This record gives sequence, C-alpha cells and structure tokens, in this order.
Amino acid sequence: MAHGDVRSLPARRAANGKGRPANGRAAVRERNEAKILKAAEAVFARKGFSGASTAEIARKAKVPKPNLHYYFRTKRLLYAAVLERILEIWLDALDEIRPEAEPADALARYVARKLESSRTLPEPSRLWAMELIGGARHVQPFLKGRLRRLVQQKSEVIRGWIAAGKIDEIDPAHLLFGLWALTQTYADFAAQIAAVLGKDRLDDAVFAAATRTATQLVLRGVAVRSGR
Amino acid sequence: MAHGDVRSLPARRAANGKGRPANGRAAVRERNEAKILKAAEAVFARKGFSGASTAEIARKAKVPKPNLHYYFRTKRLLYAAVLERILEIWLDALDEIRPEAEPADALARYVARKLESSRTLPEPSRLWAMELIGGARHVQPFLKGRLRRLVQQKSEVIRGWIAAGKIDEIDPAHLLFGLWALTQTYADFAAQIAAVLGKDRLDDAVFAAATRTATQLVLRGVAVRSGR
DNA sequence: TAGGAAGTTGACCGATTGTTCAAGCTTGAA
DNA sequence: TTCAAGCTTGAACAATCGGTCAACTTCCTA
Repeated sequence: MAHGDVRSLPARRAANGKGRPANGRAAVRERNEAKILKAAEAVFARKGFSGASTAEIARKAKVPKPNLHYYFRTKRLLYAAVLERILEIWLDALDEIRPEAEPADALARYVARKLESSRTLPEPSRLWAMELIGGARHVQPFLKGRLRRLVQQKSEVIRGWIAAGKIDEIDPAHLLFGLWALTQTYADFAAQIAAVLGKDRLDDAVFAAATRTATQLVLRGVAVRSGR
Repeated sequence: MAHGDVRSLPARRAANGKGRPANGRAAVRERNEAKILKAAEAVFARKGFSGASTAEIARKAKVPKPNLHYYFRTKRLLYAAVLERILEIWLDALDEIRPEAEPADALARYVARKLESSRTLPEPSRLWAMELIGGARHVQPFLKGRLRRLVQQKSEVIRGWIAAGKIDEIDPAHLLFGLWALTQTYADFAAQIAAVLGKDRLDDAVFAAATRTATQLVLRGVAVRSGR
C-alpha cells in the first residue's frame, strides 16, 4: 500500500478478541476509530480525496477536528486506512471462481454476491470508483501487484473451463471486467438508475431485476453448458 | 439543466457559421471559452466538482484566474457548461436503438460506438461518472426528465423486438444499464484495467478485445436470432 | 492513592479556496 | 482618428483548507 502503518502512534494492544462490551482504553480507541472511518468513508465516497474536507468528516463523526489527527495523523493516512478496509470487501467475492466449481453456479453466485454488496455497502464501492477515476494514485501498487496476480490466477481457472468445454471461448480478463462493471454500476451509478426508474432509491425489486438481467447476460453470454 | 444561461453576460453574436479563420471579438471569445472548457473538463474529471480548483483549471488553460470568471461567472456555472457539452455525447449513440433495426446490428453497433467514445473521449465519461457518484446533484433534472423519457422510449423499442420474437425476454431498462456499464467501464476505470493488464494505457488491442467480449455477452445474452 | 499516559479540545497557524475590483490594454465601429 | 466596449490581469478579499499546539480531563496502573 501507498501509506505508512497507521497502527504505530502509540502501541496498539489490539484485537480485544472476546466481544468485551465497551470498556478500557483500547475500546475507546476502537470505537472512535470506527466512528471516524465510517464518516470518512461516506464523505470520501461523495467528494473524492481532494474534495473531502477534514472538517466535514469531523462534523459527521461528531468529534472535534483535532481528534481526527490524533487517531489518524493526516488526511492522507485516514484515506489510506479507509481504502485498506475496502480492499478486502472488494476481493472477497472472487473466491467463487474455483477450478472445481460448475461455471454456471460459480458465475451466478459471483454476480449475486457482488450485487448484494452493491446493495448493502454502496459507499465503499463508490469510494473505490472515485479513487480509480481520479487516476488510482493511492492504490496503484495494489492494482499492479495483488489484484493483477489474482486476475491472472482466476483467468487460468476460466481458461480451464473453456478447455474443458464447459463454457464458450471468451477473454477471461475482459469477462471479469464485465462482471465488475455489470454489478458495481448498481452502487456507483445508483443515483442515475434510481432517477431513470423514477424511484427515490434502489429498492429490493430493482436489485432482483438487476440480478436476473446480469445473470442472464453472463450465463448465456458465455454459453454455459449446465451440469456434470 | 440546473444552471442559468451562461451566454448572457454580454450579448453573444454567436455561431460565426462559416469556418471563419480566427479574427474578431467573437472568435477570441470562442477560442478562450474552448480552451477553458477543455481544461476544466480534464480537471473536473480527475477531482470532481468540489475537488477541482479554479487555480488549477486556469493554470492548465494558460489564462489568469480572473479570466475564468470573466467568461464563466462562477465555478458552478463553468461546471454546468462542461456538463452540458457532455450530455449530447452521452446520448448520441442511443439512436442506434430503432424499431426497424435488426437487434443484432443495433446492439453491436451501440456497443461499438460507446466503446469508441470510451477510447477517444474518456474524460467526459469520467466527469459524468464523478457527477453521478457524487449524488448527481447538478444533473438530477436531466436524469429525471429527458434521460428518463429516452429510456422509456428505447425500452418500448426493445419490448417490440421481444414481442416480435427477435430476442429473448429481458428487462429493457436493465439491459440498457448493462450496456452503459459494460462500455463506460473502459473509460471510467481505465487505470484499474491498464494496471491489471500490465499496460501503461489502454491500447487498440485492449479495446478490440473489449469490443469482442462485450458484444458477445450482449448478443448471446439476449439470444439474438439473426434476422432474415 | 498518587503519577502519568491516553484522550479531548478551543484557539490558532500559514496556505489555499472562490471571487471581486480597478486599472490598463486591445480593437472594431463611427 | 476617436472612444467606448470588450478583454486582460495583478492585487487583494473573506472563508475555508489541513494541521499544530498547549492546556485540560479521564482513567489505568503501580
């Protein structure tokens, strides 16, 4: 990642393991960091890094501004911490793409999971999109490293499916780009989709139709031969 | 649109019709406005509305900062002027979707045109994406009005294709959302795609593969029975 | 229970934000 | 040739920017 370790200001006794209720120094720290991270995520997602102001984040998190700098030394480190949290969410669904899985199941489940996280966690997706549109300066190492290797690895799985005659010929990487696009659009461009559909927000019915449509495009698009 | 008429500061003798070479007051104005709009487009596309600074736009356009305010009274009006230019580009390709067209041709041509503009004009697409992610505050009237009507109208065309048995059952609006997503991702998220593919920029080969993959997903996805 | 680290916060820093102003320059119409 | 309208621009505006500081309170530990 393109940032120093945030967890080094004071020593971090960390984890707390047990779901201890709410006491002790560590608990205070954990609670405040969470409050700030959540507020930061929302503001960065709407305005991008340079558009977001620490004052607005502090206001939304209901802490005085110097408190932000106490827990995260700079705006940039706060941004890095928010991005780091998002990476895992972003990658999570990809483990549906496994060699031994049936392509129809795997792809349908992947689409469903990605759409589900567009529904329940739209802000991380939007922040990620903002970062990429802005040139991905803060996540370049991740993209060129871990994500690139992961895509190569999953592409190998898809090529395996093709070789086994389970799906039609298709460019594996571009299939993945398509899957990302088809699913994240419902988080990133929710405002457009809602307005066009004449709704205030994207409700369950919209996501049901989205899942049906995206799944159909993908499964028929790669001509999955179901079964065995 | 969500802005006043920019063209009302002094009287605008406008248009110039003929491709007159480069003289006269109107020509100076036209040239400077174009310079500023181009620079503004690039900066807004990278930073969003609130993240962009008029100083950076002025620097990039190579004009003193007060000159910006002479031609576009405020930052917001400049932003509105940039957005307005983009709307037409955005809608243009949609006229491929016509009742009398063969679905296979129409959809393939639509995908190709959209990908072509992702390749040649990525910045307008990115600016549009930034605006939508940020909540679409400046383009809400357009989305709920003109775009909504256009989508309803094109959905009717697609429903016609379905009724005529030319393509399979599918939700027309979500098919359009999918088409937008599949094509604009190559402009909006170019940084991610390039990094993952190990390239510096998206070259012609990438766009060729993108066109093939997206077209395949769409055409097979809706099971076009090629006509005649 | 005393001491000190951890956490909180109002006031303030220089830099940058969008915007205004007034003075000067350029140019086309009379 | 005149001169007002159009255009240019350095200087400066209040407001906000990210960040610092020192004084204060809270609470764990020895």
